[in-house]
Formats: sequence, structure tokens, C-alpha cells
Amino acid sequence: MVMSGSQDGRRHSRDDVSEMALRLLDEYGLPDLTMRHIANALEVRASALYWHFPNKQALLAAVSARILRPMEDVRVEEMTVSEAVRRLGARLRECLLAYRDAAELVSSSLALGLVDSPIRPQLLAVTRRDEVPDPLARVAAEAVMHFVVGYTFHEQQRLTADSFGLLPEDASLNPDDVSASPSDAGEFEEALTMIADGLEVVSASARAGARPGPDGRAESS
Amino acid sequence: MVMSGSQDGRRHSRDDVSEMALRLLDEYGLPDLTMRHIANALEVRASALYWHFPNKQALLAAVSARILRPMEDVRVEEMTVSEAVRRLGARLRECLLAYRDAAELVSSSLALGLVDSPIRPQLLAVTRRDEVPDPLARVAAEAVMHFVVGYTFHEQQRLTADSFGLLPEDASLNPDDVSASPSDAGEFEEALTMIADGLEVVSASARAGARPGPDGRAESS
DNA sequence: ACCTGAACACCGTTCAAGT
DNA sequence: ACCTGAACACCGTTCAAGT
Repeated sequence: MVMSGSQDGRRHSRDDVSEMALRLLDEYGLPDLTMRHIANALEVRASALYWHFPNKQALLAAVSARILRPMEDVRVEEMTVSEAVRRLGARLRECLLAYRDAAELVSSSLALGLVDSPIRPQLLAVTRRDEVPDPLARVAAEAVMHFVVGYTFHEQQRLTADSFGLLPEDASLNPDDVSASPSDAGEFEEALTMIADGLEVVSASARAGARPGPDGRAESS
Repeated sequence: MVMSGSQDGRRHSRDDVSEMALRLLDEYGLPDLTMRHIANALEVRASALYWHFPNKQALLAAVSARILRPMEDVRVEEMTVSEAVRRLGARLRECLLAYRDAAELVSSSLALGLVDSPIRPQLLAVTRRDEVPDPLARVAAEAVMHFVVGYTFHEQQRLTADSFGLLPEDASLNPDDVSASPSDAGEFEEALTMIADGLEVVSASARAGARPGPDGRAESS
């Protein structure tokens, strides 16, 4: 029974490394995702990883890309712009919730510019079809992405925090303190709706008011 | 010439520590903001900091609170809801751009729940006046906060990256590649406008459609 | 109340050398 | 092409002990 070499074959590929790193991330969390632990799990010394990646950030970017891969499966062709905003946002949240600490990891890879926007290409496909100005659509893609990543980062932190029993304290004594919100998935979707509605308002007024201007922004009259 | 004790007096307060930490953050960046460096600058050993703070994250939260302090100065009483969203968002970005790596630092303190939302209290003041349902206003505050922090995190990373000359490479060879955008502050404001417009649409339909429902969400008819 | 000294158990990264 | 061995220059945190 011969395998591709990711199990025991002593010699590894970039993909083996990032796959194992994702597994360890999910099992032990980001703080324990060290070069030595990853190397150990691959039965290799830490220095070996530097043949595959120039540094730890690059390795983490590869893990981020793996986490975001399912975004490519979202089929947006038949959706309205507003629908696409909501579905892409919801799917992004699912991708991030699928692995422990994934939102924190992806947040930093995104900020460092080491992975591409997981939303932009697909959103642009539908906004172009509906003649929404490109710069406007790009701004919307950024707004959705940053909101979803930030929201899910916070949400995921609360989830793993009280799975470790770190928060209860006197929670039952002070029911008015809703700072640790009840993980309301409805409020997430409401925020996406808000952004989607905002995009429609702004792009409608961009189509109506004055010529679109060189960058697609409309001046109010 | 006697000073309050933050300069040379050998003995320090919590505030001395976070003030010095903010200074070092701005000068040397987050990766070099170590317990030993902070202690050194205060002419003290690293272990001394653990009398003032239980751990590094708590110290960093105090620094985050310092960075966000100017948010309290925003006077929103006379603003419309939409105006408040835009001004609070713009001011938050200014707070984060005022110190090196501040967006990254605040992003993590916020996600860990170690600092309060810098937007919510003031936004709630104006939405209550205009009878926007509270839960809706809270969602909007989260959307604005997460968007601004994420956007500015990314923006600030680009700024310090190319101040270190790390990005140029072949930028001039491929002018179509706008991945490193021209730091357009206009696009930031456009995104805030989008969210503000979205909030108005949703809250208008919440006021009109059906009874507001127990949580302020309206069902579409 | 505030700090030192010394230790513990780690980090990411480099680089000559091996096969 | 892929990895080892050994080192370098660090980390955050704890805790008895000092003043």
C-alpha cells in the first residue's frame, strides 16, 4: 500500500507541510503552532522547514490559503448583487469557523498582503454583469471582507474562551451584562444585509447622478 | 525640579508603564515591544512589570485603551445617524494611524474582548434619539468597528512596508497590478457611506414593516 | 508597595555539512 | 533536492527574596 509520501516517507513537499500545519492549528491552536511542533509532527528538524518556506509568515500564508480554498466553490452567477454579498460573507465566516483560531490567522495574512481577497473576484463577476462601477464593487468587497474577518475573529475568541471555562466567573449573577453576546448568528446576517443594502443605494445613485466620473463615484446634487 | 515620578524615580505606576509602552510601540513597532524592552526603558527588570499587570496581553490592552482615548472627544449630539457613523469611523481610523502598528495591536485586544468598543456608546446615543432599535444600532457599531480596524490594519501594514522599501520590486513593470492600492482615503469614506446608508435603509424598514419584533428585526412582507 | 536575581521552558532563524 | 546538528540571540513567566 503505497501513499503519496505525506505519511511516513521522510521527505516532504510544501503541501505536506501546510496540510500538517493546518491539522496542528485545529488541534492545538495558533499559540502552539511553532516551527518546532510542525517539524516534529513531520518527523523532521525545524530547520528543514526553511527549505520549503522562507519564513514562518510565508508558511502561515499557505495555511491561510488552504483555509480559504472552499471560497472558490461558491457559485454566484445566478445571484443578485445583494445576494452575492450575503452568501459570500456567510461562506467566509463558515470557512473561518471550520478550524480553531483560523480567523486570527487569516486576519494577519490578509493584513500583511500575503493572501488575496477571498471575496473580490466573485463579487466583481456579478457587479460587472449588473453594471455596478468596479471601484465601488471593490470597496464593497473590502468592507465585507474586513467586517466578516473581524467579526468572526471576535466570535471565535469567545467560543474557544468559554470552551476553556475561562469566562463564566459571575456570569449568572449579572444577567444584564451582555458583553459576551449569545453568539447570535442572526446579528451577523443582519450586518451583511446592511452592507448589501448600502451597496445598492450607493450604486443606484452612482448610475443616476452625473456622469459616473473617472472613478465611478457620483457627486450628490 | 520634581516630576511625577515617570522619568527617573525608580518606582512606577501602571500608567507609567503603559505610557512608555506606547512610546516604544510608536518608535520600534509591535514585534519589538517585548516585556524586556519596556522594562529596560523604565530602568527596571522585566519581572517587575508583573507586579503591575498579570501578563503581557493585559499590558497591551492598557496600551490599546490609551490609543483609543481620543474617541471620547467626538461630540455626536448634533449629528444625524449617518453622519455619526462616518465621523466615528473616520476618527477611529485617525486614532489607529497615529501610532505605528496601532491597528494590529487594537485589533487583537478587541478580539480578545480586553477593550470596549470604541464606537458603540456614542453611536447608541444618536440612534436612541432617532428611535432606531438598539439591537440594530449595536450591529451597525460592530460592522463599522470591524471594517475600520481591518481596513486600517491592512493600510498601516502597507504604509510601514513601503517605508522600509520592501514592496517596490517590479511595481513599475506592471501598472495593471493595483493590488497595492494608492492608499485612497476616498475609498475608505465611501465604504463608511455604504454602511451608513445600509443602516438607514434597514432601520427605516424596521420602523415601517410589522411590529419591530422583540429584537428590532423586521420581517419582509 | 514595588522591585531584583535567577531560573524554566521555550522561541524563529541561519548555515555549514551531510546524502 | 531535501534534511541534520549545532548554534545564536532572543522570548514570557514564576517566585523566593530583598527593601
